[in-house]
Amino acid sequence: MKRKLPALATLECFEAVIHHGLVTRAAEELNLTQSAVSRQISNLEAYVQQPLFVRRRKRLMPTDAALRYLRSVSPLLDTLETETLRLMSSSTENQVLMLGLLPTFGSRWLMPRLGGFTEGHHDIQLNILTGLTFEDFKRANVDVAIAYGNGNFAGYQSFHLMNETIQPVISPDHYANPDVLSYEHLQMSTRPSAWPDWLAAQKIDAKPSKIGPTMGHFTMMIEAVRSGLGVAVLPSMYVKDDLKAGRLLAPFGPAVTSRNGYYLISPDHLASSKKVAAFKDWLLTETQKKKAD
Amino acid sequence: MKRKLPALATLECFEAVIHHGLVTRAAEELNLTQSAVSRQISNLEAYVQQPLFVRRRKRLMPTDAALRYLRSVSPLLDTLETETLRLMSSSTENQVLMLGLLPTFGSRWLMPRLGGFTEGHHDIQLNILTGLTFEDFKRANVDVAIAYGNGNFAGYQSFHLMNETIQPVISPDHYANPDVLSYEHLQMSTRPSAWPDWLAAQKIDAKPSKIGPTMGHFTMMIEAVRSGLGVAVLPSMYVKDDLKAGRLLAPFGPAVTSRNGYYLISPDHLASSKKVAAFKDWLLTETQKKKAD
DNA sequence: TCACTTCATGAGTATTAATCATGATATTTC
DNA sequence: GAAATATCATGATTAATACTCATGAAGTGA
Repeated sequence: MKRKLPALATLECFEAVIHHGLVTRAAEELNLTQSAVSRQISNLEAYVQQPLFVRRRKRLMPTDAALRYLRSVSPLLDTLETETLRLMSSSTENQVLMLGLLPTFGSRWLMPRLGGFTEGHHDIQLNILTGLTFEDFKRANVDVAIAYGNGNFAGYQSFHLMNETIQPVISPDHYANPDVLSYEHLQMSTRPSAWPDWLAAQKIDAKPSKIGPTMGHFTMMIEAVRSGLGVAVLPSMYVKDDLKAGRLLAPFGPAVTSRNGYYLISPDHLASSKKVAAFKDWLLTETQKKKAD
Repeated sequence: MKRKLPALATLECFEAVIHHGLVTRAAEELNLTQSAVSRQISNLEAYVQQPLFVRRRKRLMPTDAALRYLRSVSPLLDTLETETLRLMSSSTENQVLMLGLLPTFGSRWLMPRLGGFTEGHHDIQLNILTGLTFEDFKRANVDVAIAYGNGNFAGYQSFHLMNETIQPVISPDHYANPDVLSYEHLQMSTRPSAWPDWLAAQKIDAKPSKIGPTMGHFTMMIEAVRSGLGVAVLPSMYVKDDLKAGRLLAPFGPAVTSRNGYYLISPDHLASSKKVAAFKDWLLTETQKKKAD
C-alpha cells in the first residue's frame, strides 16, 4: 500500500536544522547549500501543512510538535539505515563497520575528519548510528562506538580518546553579576555531574539561587543560555566557537577537567577484528594530532 | 548526520512486489507503470549490491535476505507514516483517520473500493496501517480497523462485515489423487484453525500424510501451492480469481464458512466520533452491496 | 556605518523518477 | 501447434524533484 511520506532527504535536512539550530550549519554537515536545506524545510512545512519552526532573528526555533516528530522519526531513520547496511553486509562484497556516535561529538568533531578514514579504507562501509548512552550502543549491537563515560564499559574494551573540560557560560547581554550562584543553573541531562564538578573545583559549596530546566541537546542549551534563561556548564569543545565570537562569555572561572571523557569502545569479541582495528588505529592517530594542535 | 538510505519510493516498490509476487500487480497497486517498478527493483539491487529476487519463469521470488529486510523495514515505514500523519493532524486543518488493515484484505477488497470513501469525505485524511492481528492494531492506536476474528475484541466495539469461507486448493499440474490426506498440508500462520475446521466440516478425522511448512503471506502461499508444494486451505475470496482462471483447483470438497470473520473495530471511546462513524457508515453500505452481488 | 552572516526565493541546472515503446520469453486460449 | 495474451527488462524520452547560484532583506558585530 502506498503511504504518505516525506522524502528521506527532507527528513534529514529537518533533523540537521533542529540539531544545529542554523540552516547554514545543517547544510555544511549534509554537504548541501543553505538554499537546498532552506527549501527542504519549506517543503516539509508545506507537506505537513503547518509551520515547524518559529522564525526569530534569522534563526529557526522548532515548535513543540516539530521536536516530538523528530524524536519519533530520527530512530526510525537510524534503524532503516542499520537494516539496509545489514542487508548489504550479507553480500560479502564490502565490510560494514557499525559505528556508534554521540550526536554533537559526531557532528562537530568526527564528521569533519571522517573523510580521512573513508579515503584510506574503501573496503570498509561505515554505518553510523547515533546514541546518547553506552546502553544505546549496546542495544544497537555496534562494532565500535565513541562513548562518554569514565572508562568502565562492561564487556567492552575501551581506549581513551580525550578528556572533556567544562565551564559555565552566559550570554553577554545578561551578564551583570560575577557571582555564578545568583543565576538560574540550567541542567544538561547528559552531564548530570557538570555543575557539582565545576563548583567543587572552585571550592564553592553553596547552592544556586535557582535550579533551571533540564535539556538534552547542547545546541538547544546554548540557545537557551544566549536567550538569557540562565547559566549552563557546558563542554568547552562545544562552546569554543561561541566564546571566540563573543556570543557567550565564560566570566565565572576557568574550565575544569570533567571526571568523564571520551572513549573508543568495542565489544570484547570484536575488538581485534580487522575493521575495528583499522578504525581504532586511525582514530587514535587523529586524537594524537588533536593533542598536538 | 547524513545516512545511507534507499529512497522511500524504492522501498515501497520492493514491498509491493514481494507482496504481490508480480511486478505488474505491484505497479497497479502503486499507480505506476510496470516499467517504473521494475527499475526500482533493479535500483535497489544495485544499491545494496546483491540480487533480492530469483528470476524464475517471469516471476520474482524474493531471497531470504530480501524477506528479512522487508520484515524489518515495513513496520518502520508504517510508523514513519503514522508519525507524519500525527504531526499533520495537530494542524487542525484536516481530520486524520488512523485505519488498520489486514494486508491481503486491504489490497484485494478495500483498496479498489476506497476511492468511494475519499471522494465523499475530502475533510478526512486516511492513514492506513497494515497489521496481521488485533494486537497489532491496539499497539498502533488506530481509530478504526478491519480485523479478522470471532467478534470479541476487548475494549473495542465491533461490527460484523462478512464471513469467510475457506477451501483446500491445489495446482492442476499436481492433482492426481482425490484423497486430500495424501498431500502435504501447507499451513497459514494467520489461519491456524483452517485445516481442522475444513476437515471437521467434511467429517474427516484422520491425519494428513505430512504437515507442510507454515507461511504468513497469502500470495506466497498461493505461489507455493501452484508450484506443487502441497495443498492449502485458503479463504475463497483470495483464490477466486485463480480458481476461475484454472490456475488452481478445488477438487476436494466445498468451501465451508470459517469460525471467524471480518469485523470493523474501533476503541470504545472513539466509536462515536464523527470520522469513525463516517467510515463505518460507508463501509457497512459497501459490504451490503457486496452481499447483494 | 560598514562588513559580514543568515534565511528566503527567483531562475536555472542536475539528478532521479517515471512513461512509452519494444523485444524476448512465458503462459493461456482455441 | 499457432495465435493471442501476459510478463519482465531495457533504450529513449519526458516529467518531477533536488540542488545550485545569485540576490535581496534583515540581523549581528566591530
